[in-house]
Amino acid sequence: MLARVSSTPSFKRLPRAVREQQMLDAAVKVFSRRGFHAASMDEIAEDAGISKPMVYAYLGTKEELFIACLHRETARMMLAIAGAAAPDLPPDQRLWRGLRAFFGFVGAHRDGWAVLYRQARGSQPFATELAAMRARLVEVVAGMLDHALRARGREVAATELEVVAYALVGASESLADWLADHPEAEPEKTATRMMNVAWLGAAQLLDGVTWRPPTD
Amino acid sequence: MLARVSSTPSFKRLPRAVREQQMLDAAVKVFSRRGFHAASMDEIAEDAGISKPMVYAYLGTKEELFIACLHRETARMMLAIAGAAAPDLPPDQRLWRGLRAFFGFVGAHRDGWAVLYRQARGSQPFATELAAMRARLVEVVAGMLDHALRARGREVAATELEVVAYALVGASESLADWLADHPEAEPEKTATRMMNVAWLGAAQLLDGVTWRPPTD
DNA sequence: GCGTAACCTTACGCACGAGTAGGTATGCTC
DNA sequence: GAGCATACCTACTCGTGCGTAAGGTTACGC
Repeated sequence: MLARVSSTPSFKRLPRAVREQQMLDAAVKVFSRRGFHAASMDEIAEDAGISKPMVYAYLGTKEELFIACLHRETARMMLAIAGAAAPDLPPDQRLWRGLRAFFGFVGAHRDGWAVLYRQARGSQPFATELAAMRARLVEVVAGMLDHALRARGREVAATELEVVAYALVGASESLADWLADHPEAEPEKTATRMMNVAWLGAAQLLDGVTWRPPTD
Repeated sequence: MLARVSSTPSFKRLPRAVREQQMLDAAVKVFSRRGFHAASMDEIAEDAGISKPMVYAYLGTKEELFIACLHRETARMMLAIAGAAAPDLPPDQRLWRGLRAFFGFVGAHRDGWAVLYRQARGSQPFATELAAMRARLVEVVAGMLDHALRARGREVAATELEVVAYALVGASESLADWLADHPEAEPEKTATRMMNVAWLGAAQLLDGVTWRPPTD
């Protein structure tokens, strides 16, 4: 019935682990281009050079596939950052290294980052996934601030620190979006700019300088 | 054929303008709860107390409906902010008033904001809409910084300013997300925190203090 | 060489939800 | 109180794309 002429033995049989990576690569690419909803499993399969049922066999549902993408990418990113920011450096050095690694990663995976994370923010099932990873980041940053504070003999409520850390992380994510949209921009420069906004403010806070609302 | 018993004359006939607002209210609510894709026109119609064809007749396609929601909400927000930040105040006052208005608005429309904007970031057609409004905000902030700089006899490249402004706006949006997720948090306090991060950093920048990367 | 298991395919079922066709009631104007 | 416009309804069509059933094909052990 099928006219599969053996003139095309082009289909190599590959071990599962390899195929899974290919599929994830394709999935990230397609999800990025189209967004979660508009991406079709058929297109992902085709892009991976494989047929749809294989995707289901290996990575499961469309949702599960997306989560698998998220996990792989976040793991890679966390690794890149963690490897850069050694815990024994002074706070500004840690922040700088961490930011540089972060923006470097985003710069190197622009398309992957851009829509994958923007996408994940939107729909319920993924939002929680993403929130978890963001929480880890916030905790790290807050811990860093706390450490720096104690070294100066000062102390601040945990919530307060968390919010500041959240703002820093948020600003970084926004600049990451900006970076992903501006192919000509250099990651290193972006990291420097971020330091200019973040560190100058944070350093003041660490020294006890605060801004108080006027009693207008 | 239809057993519409006249025992329920409950359906008031209402003028178009009123119904449109009801529909938009319902749409914002449902889009927020479910996200753009998962939201069904049927549910929106039901929530608005009307039937589906009416929605199509008045507000058009699902996409057009969502954009209408976006427009209404952004217009409201811009109005709230513009009304608060008079252009003749000193920069920190303007920033403070603007931020307070912004977080006040988000606090009062938590569900509306949260998923509407998070959603809009994700999918192509809306991303541009949202980017346009964000651009307006960034421009305002950048203009503010520029104004403050000139007053001090200094000057900085436009791109540089834009990036700083972008970071500030981004941090604000993130804190807005945080606020939307924490029902107990007070908008005013959040605005103060944002000032502490943003203004202390920006003020330094305005004074020419900058952070430079180490030559590691 | 030959079975068996893993790899891989084509081709379909099926649900879900956007958008529409066509008809009914209600208020407003003269 | 006839007529017209506008508000409003029920009940469909139809595309799209997820997920699967059932069957080929290659590698590898013995």
